Amino acid sequence: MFTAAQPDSTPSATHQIVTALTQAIVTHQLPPGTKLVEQKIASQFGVSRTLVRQALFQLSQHGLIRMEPARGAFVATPSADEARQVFAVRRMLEAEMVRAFVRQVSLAQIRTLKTHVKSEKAALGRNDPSARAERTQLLRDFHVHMAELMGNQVLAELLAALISRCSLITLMYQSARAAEHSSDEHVQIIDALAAKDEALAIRLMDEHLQHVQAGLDFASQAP
Amino acid sequence: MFTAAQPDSTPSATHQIVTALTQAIVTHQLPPGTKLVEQKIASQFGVSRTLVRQALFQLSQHGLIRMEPARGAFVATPSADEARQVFAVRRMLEAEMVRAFVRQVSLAQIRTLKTHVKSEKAALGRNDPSARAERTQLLRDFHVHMAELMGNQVLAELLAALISRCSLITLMYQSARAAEHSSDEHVQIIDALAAKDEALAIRLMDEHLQHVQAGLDFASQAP
DNA sequence: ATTGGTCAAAGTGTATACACTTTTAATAGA
DNA sequence: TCTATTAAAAGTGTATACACTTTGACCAAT
Repeated sequence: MFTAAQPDSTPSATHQIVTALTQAIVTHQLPPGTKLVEQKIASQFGVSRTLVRQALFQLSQHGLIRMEPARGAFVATPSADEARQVFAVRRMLEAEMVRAFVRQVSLAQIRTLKTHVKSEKAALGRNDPSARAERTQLLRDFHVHMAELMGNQVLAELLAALISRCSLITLMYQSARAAEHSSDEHVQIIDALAAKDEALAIRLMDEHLQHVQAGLDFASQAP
Repeated sequence: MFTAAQPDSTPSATHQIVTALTQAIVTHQLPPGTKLVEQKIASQFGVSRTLVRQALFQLSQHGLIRMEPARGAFVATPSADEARQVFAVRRMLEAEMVRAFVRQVSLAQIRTLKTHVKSEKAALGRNDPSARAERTQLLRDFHVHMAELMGNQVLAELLAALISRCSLITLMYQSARAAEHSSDEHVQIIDALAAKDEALAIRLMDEHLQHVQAGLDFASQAP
């Protein structure tokens, strides 16, 4: 875990709550539809409702929860249509990210990504509940790290939020264990990047995301 | 003003404050660096600090203001590097949006966009302060409308936030009146879309955004 | 004149209070 | 037994209170 002093990132109580809840949501510790009662969360974190509300607000902006006036906050239950939109945006963004990445790729970057995939492989072996959470995070961070390696923090943050949303969707609609060989696909993408093969890299990334999306079964849930 | 019952958009007090402050920021009514004192804003809107804080939080997430712990909120003063990042993300997203748009373009959509550009032209004539605000909004909405016409609300919202951020940057670093012929470029883009010329449309959109960015003079501001 | 220090004013961060809404449960009537 | 009514409980939305931090001004000492 990186706790190294980042310039702007707030390690505030609110931020901690956001992180914890995000984690809980994308790992289905809090399944879609779950009501999030402010006071309960507040007690759990040992703070007042004020901070919890700030966190919930933030999460609703990320599309991970939905807030109904006077009724409360619920873990989001994205419709099939919303899922389509989110994935479409993600594929747009990542296609162009890969394009830009190839054009400025360095050996150091490739090495960093390869190291990351090693962590993925390591976490892939185990299957305890905490490993599943870690895995989700690692698979996301592969994409986020690409953005960071390009020196684009704005992109990194946007992607992180977007991918969290995808994770929620994935777990919600997963027909099987879905994105099993994601890690293998990451390896292929790295190879294409290293070879500076723009077209191939873009194609592989797009297919990768299509695979993630294809693992979903929108018929299984009623809107 | 539209108060028509929109399905999800919150017409809450908080949301109104966000909208008003966004408008004020992107039109330089509140210039970069301005301190935003919570109590003053609260009085101005006739609410308590609670709601203002929620709004400020939201704005900080959009990158329009920066909140310093215990010091307060300030209108953001994006560095040249951050500006580069924001514009890069925007260009990525819009390039792919245009690509997807061409592949499903209909006559009705083209007509809608043409109507929009007419509004742009109308607002371009006048130069009163309120017209400047309207113009900024219209130029942004051209892009947002494309997303909406594709039926992708997620993309539309993301883009709206991103473009607001670009507007702040544009106005902050504008060397001259910068994006003067934006509206003309919009017309060209529409023509390419109507002709279903994917490559041309993408190129025009990218050049359009490059022009917006090129109007900036990063040397004029010390970071 | 300039630096350093102290103190009040202003402002932020969090908790709490309270009004209003929704939910739940219980009771009465058919 | 089932439905309708209504009162209590739970929960949300906003305002206020209060502690702590920063800011700014004044004064003393060099």
